[in-house]
Amino acid sequence: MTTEYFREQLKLKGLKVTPQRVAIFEAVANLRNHPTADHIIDYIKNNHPNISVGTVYKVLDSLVENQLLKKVKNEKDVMRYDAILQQHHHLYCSKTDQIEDFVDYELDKIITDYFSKKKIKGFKVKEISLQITGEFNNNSIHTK
Amino acid sequence: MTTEYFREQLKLKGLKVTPQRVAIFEAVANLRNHPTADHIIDYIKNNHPNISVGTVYKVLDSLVENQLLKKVKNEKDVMRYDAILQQHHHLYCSKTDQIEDFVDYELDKIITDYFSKKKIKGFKVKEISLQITGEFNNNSIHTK
DNA sequence: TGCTCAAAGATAATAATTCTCTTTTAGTAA
DNA sequence: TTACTAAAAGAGAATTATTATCTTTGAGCA
Repeated sequence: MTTEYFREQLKLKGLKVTPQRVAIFEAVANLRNHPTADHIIDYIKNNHPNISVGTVYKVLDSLVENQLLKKVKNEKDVMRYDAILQQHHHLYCSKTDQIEDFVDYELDKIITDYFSKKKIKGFKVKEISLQITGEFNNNSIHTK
Repeated sequence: MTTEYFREQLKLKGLKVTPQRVAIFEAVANLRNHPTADHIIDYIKNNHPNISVGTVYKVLDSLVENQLLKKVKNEKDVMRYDAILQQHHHLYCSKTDQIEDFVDYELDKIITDYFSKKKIKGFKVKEISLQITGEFNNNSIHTK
């Protein structure tokens, strides 16, 4: 995914295209495994040694507001971020706190079908995501 | 649910039965809608005006460790606690940040069946919970 | 009834995030 | 191309949730 793509996305949302925004957006997309603000800051410091922590938080918030990123949290630790590319679920490793994306259209269809038949009274469903907790049972590094 | 029940539960886990532990455990069970540590402290201060914040956090941690409580988090705010241990899902209101339990055995069966057929490579599933985001479309207060 | 270790209390420390205020800059229009 | 302006970035203080440390208390048991 090219830098131009990120610039485009920002423009489409009516956001000013600043080097910081591009860098942060790119960082979240490139850093797999749902980086924390801290991970992002580390990563960016290479090219933007003077970036301010406050800026990173502010940019992350505005990217989330504009639905270019998503926040992800498990029960254990701090806020993490995810570049939304498609509907997906999360695998949480209860041992290592690793978070990994899980995409499964067949499953999505089953769940969508289920909720189109069975409504929840007093609640309008917008989005469903599964939190699948368990353990990675090998030591392969699940990065793409 | 009587106080005696909470004392029993603590004993069964080999935890010393202290007034603070009973009060905190009871508070989480009585306070619906997944209280934060702060909610719990407020609630408890009525009967235990001198309880220490550190104690509340320590007790909550040990109750979670002993599987008498669960931690719940959404993308927005601080850690919340849940006294319900039966398998259930959560409805998150994107407007009000309200969290509500959602129990649906039929759905659970569908999902369990699905994952018993289709394995995720390299990952051993322990628990699946749905995060259903949407909006409560009436102003009924969803407490029992 | 007294002993002992775990738990509670008090409060300092830490860490993540937000806020405030100043400076800079992207986008726009002359 | 330059100048203008509002929005964004920078700097660092402030806030908030949570954890850690150390002392005192009390639950469970001999």
